[in-house]
Amino acid sequence: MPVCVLLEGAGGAQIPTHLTRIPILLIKNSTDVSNKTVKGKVVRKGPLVLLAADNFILKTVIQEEDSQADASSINVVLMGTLAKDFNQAVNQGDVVVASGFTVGKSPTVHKDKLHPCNLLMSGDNACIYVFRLPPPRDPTSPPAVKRGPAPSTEVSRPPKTQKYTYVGLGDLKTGSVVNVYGVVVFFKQPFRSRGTDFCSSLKITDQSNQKIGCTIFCDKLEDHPKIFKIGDIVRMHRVKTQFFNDSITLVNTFGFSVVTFDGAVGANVEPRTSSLSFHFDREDCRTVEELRSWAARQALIPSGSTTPLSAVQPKAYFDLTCQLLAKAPIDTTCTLLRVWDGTRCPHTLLKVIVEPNVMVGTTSFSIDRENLIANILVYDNHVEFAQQLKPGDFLRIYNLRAIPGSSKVPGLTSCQSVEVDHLAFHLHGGTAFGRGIRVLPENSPDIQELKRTIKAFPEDDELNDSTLLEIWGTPPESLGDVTAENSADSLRASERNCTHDIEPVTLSELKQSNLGRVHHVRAQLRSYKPSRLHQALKLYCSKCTSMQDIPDDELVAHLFSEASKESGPCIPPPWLLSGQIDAPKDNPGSLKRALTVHLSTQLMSENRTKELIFLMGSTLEETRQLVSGYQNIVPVRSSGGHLTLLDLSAPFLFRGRRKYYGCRRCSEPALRELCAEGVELIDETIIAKALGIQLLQYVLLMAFEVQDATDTLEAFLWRDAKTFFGVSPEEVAASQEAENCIHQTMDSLCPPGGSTGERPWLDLCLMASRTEDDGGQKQPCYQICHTAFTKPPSTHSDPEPA
DNA sequence: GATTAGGCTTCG
Repeated sequence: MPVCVLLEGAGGAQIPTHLTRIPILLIKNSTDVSNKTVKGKVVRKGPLVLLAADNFILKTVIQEEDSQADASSINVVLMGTLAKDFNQAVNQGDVVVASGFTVGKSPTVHKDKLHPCNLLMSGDNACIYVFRLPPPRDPTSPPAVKRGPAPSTEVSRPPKTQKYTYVGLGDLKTGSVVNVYGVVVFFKQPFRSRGTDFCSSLKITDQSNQKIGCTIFCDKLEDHPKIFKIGDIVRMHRVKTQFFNDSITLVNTFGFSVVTFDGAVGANVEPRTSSLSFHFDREDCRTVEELRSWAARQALIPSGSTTPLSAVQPKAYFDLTCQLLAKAPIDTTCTLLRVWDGTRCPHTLLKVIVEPNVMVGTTSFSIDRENLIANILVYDNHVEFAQQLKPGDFLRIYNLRAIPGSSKVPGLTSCQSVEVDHLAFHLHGGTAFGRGIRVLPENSPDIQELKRTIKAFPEDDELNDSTLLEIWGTPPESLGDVTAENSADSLRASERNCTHDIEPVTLSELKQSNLGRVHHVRAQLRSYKPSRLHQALKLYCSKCTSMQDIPDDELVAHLFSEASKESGPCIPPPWLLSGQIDAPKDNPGSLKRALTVHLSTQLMSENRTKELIFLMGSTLEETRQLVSGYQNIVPVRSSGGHLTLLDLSAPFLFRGRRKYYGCRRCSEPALRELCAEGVELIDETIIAKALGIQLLQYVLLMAFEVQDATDTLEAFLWRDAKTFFGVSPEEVAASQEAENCIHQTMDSLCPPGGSTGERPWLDLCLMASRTEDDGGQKQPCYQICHTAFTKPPSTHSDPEPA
């Protein structure tokens, strides 16, 4: 929501009626502030601070009128575009109403003696309403007085002319410029015209029952009406009437602006617009509500306008509200969108096989998840729009077609083309019947519902099985007869803690079973990879699902030494203060050396100087030694006169014995101020976020070659490595003790030099899935899950399993 | 102050 400027004289009723005001004095941390507002005068307006590209923060203090108590003044922290809009539209002295905020602890209460809480405003729900008296009438002034640079601002107009008049759709005359309200009965999402603009086409109606076609040309997509469904209500300013094909049509003209509202009776009257601020008063609210109830009586809004995947009928056209999980270009005229809505289509859905390297987003999903995913092929003009979409986006796809038994599909494998009983989803080229795609905002009611449905499904594994296979190539061939060794008694060394109620099978049976499910086996460890434990520790990016080795110390030490050589003049950002500390000495006789450190002014003012330092010019060893004195050390360097982070091959953060790395592919590193207000513990997540770093996770990845009397197979231990060893990969990376624990476990499972007969038996839960190797060949992949190592009792022995 | 489109399925 933008900052809304409300004109005095229209009463206080312009603020949505479901919101109620709460006195500032009554605000506590525990207060339920949903649907609450606070009202006060802006007594201090801080500067607009740029945190990152297009991410702003602004602090302001508002004071409840008629109250002088300190605690009736409260700090308000505005984030993102709201901060930017506030900066432009609000002046000190203005009276504002805030809604959609959360309450936090004010970290500055001891300093400023204001209210012990602060209000945090970010996201789509946060909104600031500004009250301002209409300016005195001045006939020479232009019809719209603009505040700030936003071209579509229409804040205040002279008292007589500021009141917009709206022409009913039954009273339109040709050759005039008018303002209108209407209920949308048909619409097309903006599409590229043959000229310079995008074109939106819609038809609206009102109580006159006239249906009026409207055409909107704008070069910016955000200036087009934000229509999500039939029944939405639009308010358009400055459209001209034209006569075409025996009827009046409306086309936008200079100064055009449009605001759209949800058409559902009882829904919030929340304007959808890109305008920074706009006129909206009690009368507008009433007009919207009247149109809503009139439309409801006319049954203009089709019920269930979108169809869930579970209700899709073959051959039908339908609108789908869904979430994008992944996408892949097929060719220049076709893009694949992989979506779900949390419901399962009763028909077999088309499978489209694409190269994993062209897939954007997750490349493979669990079988359970795969069964819920619809593959949508979008063609021609929609490909351009599909390119803008990001996995995770919530979409509405209009006029999608479910085609049964389509046999000619790009990327389809031959075995599938003969399958007739499946549904393909096509978004054909063109815009007929409103065909198109729209990204819906996360706070829209339909998306809230979708999210609830989706939440019922467990998260999918983040690492796909292909990655596991890539790391060690193809699983080994069967290693022949091992029955002789299996006759010896052995110890039991692991137990399953899963809830699957299934009988154990032999490895040979397992290999013949269906993929995509779990199996229980009893087997011995024949060998494992990698033999050197530190090679099993990897860094994993949950965003791009890539895995990499941990850079070795020599490389990192080199990066530190290179960084320390660049010691030219350097300007730290204004939120840092610089100082010097003694470098730890290598040996008692060595010379004293000073290191430059930078501290956040905010943390200094809060006396939290030990919590985070930016350290310059130190060696890797010195940095390691300094971790005892500081909770967080971020190594920095001077580069071109500016302070920057080191190359991401080096840890970006030292935190005790733990080092943290960032993903080179997914990070956008920059030295930015950390917002530590109200943050009790500054940890790696907070620091990574502030620095634009996609934090890499430590993982342990091992391949176990297991065997029983019937066969051998290779199973990966990855996701459940912590369950298996009882220590987390992060601990292993930081502590010798944790590393030893894993050594001991492996030694007891696979004693060096010992015969197979001495090896304990493992009760394993294995997940079998299918994946593809580089050549596109299907490969089974087995993962050890829900299994914990249990130290076998040294004197007890178990009989061979049946 | 030009131009675009002017609903009306479907190659895949």
